[in-house]
Amino acid sequence: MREVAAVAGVSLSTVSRVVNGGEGVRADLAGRVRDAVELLGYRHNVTASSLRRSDGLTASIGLIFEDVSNPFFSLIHRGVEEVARERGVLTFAGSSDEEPERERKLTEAFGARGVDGLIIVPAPHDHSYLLRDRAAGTPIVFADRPPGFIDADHVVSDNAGGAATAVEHLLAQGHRRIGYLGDRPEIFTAAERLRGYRAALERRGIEEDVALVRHPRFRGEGAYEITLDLLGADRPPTALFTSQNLITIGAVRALHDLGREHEVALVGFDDVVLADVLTPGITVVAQDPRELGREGAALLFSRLDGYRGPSRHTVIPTTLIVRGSGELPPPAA
Amino acid sequence: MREVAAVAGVSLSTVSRVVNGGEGVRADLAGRVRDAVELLGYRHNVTASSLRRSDGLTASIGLIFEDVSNPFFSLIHRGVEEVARERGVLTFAGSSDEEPERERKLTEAFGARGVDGLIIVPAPHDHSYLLRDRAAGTPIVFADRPPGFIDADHVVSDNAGGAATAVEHLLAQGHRRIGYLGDRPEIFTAAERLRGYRAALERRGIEEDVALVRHPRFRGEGAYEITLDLLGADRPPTALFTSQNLITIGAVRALHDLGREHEVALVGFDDVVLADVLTPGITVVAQDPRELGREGAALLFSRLDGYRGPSRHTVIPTTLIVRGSGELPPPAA
DNA sequence: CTGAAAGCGCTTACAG
DNA sequence: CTGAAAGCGCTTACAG
Repeated sequence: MREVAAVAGVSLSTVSRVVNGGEGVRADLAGRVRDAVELLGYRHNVTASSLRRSDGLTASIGLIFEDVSNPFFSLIHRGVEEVARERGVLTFAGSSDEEPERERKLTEAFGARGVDGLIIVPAPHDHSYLLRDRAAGTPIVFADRPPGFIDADHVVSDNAGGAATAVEHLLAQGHRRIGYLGDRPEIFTAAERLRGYRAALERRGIEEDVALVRHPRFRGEGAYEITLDLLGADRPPTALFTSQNLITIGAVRALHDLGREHEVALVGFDDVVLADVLTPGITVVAQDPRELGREGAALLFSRLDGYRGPSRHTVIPTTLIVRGSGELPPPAA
Repeated sequence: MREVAAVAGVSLSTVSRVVNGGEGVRADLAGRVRDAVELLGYRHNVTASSLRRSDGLTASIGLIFEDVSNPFFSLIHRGVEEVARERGVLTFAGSSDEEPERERKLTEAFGARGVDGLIIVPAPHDHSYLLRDRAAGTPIVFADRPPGFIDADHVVSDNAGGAATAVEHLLAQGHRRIGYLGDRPEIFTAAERLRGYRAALERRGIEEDVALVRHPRFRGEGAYEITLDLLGADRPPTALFTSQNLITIGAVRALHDLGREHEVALVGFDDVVLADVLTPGITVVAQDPRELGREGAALLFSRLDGYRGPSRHTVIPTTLIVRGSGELPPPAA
């Protein structure tokens, strides 16, 4: 910058003004500065800039996912990026691997680099350690799940509503014995989906059969085993609601191996690639992770734009996609 | 930091030394500093730190993908992250959407934030504009494809070798008319895979039938149409080599709709979720995107560690995964 | 081993 | 409209 000033024959102040938009600088001086910038290949240093700026903003935000390579999270990432891009804001991303310790380290690393805000897919634990950062002026938004032990802006899918829709769809085909395969309810989304399953049954006056509600220990393989187990039982379910992606895949694999994919109905939560190439196609309740990201970013930027009100909790709707597996009727009995 | 110094009753220099590892500071002073850090909840500001540091490093690197939400790229991202994490280095990520202009903007944005290095999945165009950044000391590594018009470190999959393996596998089943569906050869990976296809045929002394080599305009849909077209022709292929993910899916969908998935052999390039639930399972040549990322990061960090030699070009091997579709024999004819 | 001082690249009152 | 000066939070020779 000093070089630019020298070449343009102006002061540092003037160069700074031009580089930052050029308000109130005479046109000829501004022109000389821009020429010098071009000539010298000057690159503005935003980290030095933000150090001295009154607002201290760095035009970057931090994103923490369970795993950046999980397609669900990478679509959230994309959604955030789309909104951030319009504002010239860059995104840092990191994987917590669902470990509280690592999540904490990432927030510190982001903080030390002066991010303007944080969007976090929280690991299930106490997030009150973030209160200090928030008090220090860094807005924080949680996505996909609410934080533990603190109140904060967050955006989640309509897990309970979507699950209820899935189960009601099966009920409408005449099914009364509907198996539930899902993660343990320690996980927020799993608990919500189980709640939706129960609510749908209850509205129909159907009593829950605890033998039909199962939590595979390992998603893919476990779901495979449990599906075999459920269908081999004395009073098997006539339909399955699989409440997570990999669980859906495991269950579908089991149905195909048994050759019963045309007999046992199935609706999954979350969409799956190739779901429409299989016969029957897999009926699912799809989430909209990109929208989750866009909305999370919107909440964050509204804080950066000065919103000071109470925390907001946005729910993104889900969509039933009918493809065949969920429309199989129960056996004539 | 000033506060910490005041509370601990030492100078700024001493606090800085302790915060940066504490070499050559008396134990009691160091202890007082650490207590003060704890007490005040001091957060080190790495952006201010790097501004003054002799090496000017910020412990962050920039990643540019075509699209962060594409599972292939997000696995590269993950691989890079794994290596970077061990060094306490953070990653910025952005999507170029394959637009040269946007790629350029991202490199500038990263540069303005003082990243220590760049890993780029290049859009196909002239990358000589990056020479200035590299000359300024920012190492750059290209992943998945080499850059245009400049020589630089890069890591790519064995596209030609993998394609040849796929085609040889089909030849070994007795196929002689093998259709090729792939992106236009302007794309580096597509050109390489076509080269592998041709090399395999040539080694068997089979002359290429240009009618069998097709480039769908839109990956999924286009591949679907072209598959119908190819199989309806006078002298149809008995096997297909689909050289890209979405193209594989489109072609498989077409085979299933025609009810000919057990007649026409198919090998795809790149693995596909649920490929083993379909009947027959889809035989593929799989890439290892995570390894692409890990190796790209290794190249970058070796530069940061002082490597000054000529540019290196690493090739990551592919793996044939046999699942059924690629083992179908040609009709007895 | 410790501290006072200079300075990294920039922005921003302030005076002119 | 323009520039000289102070200072953002930190590191690093330098002297002691």
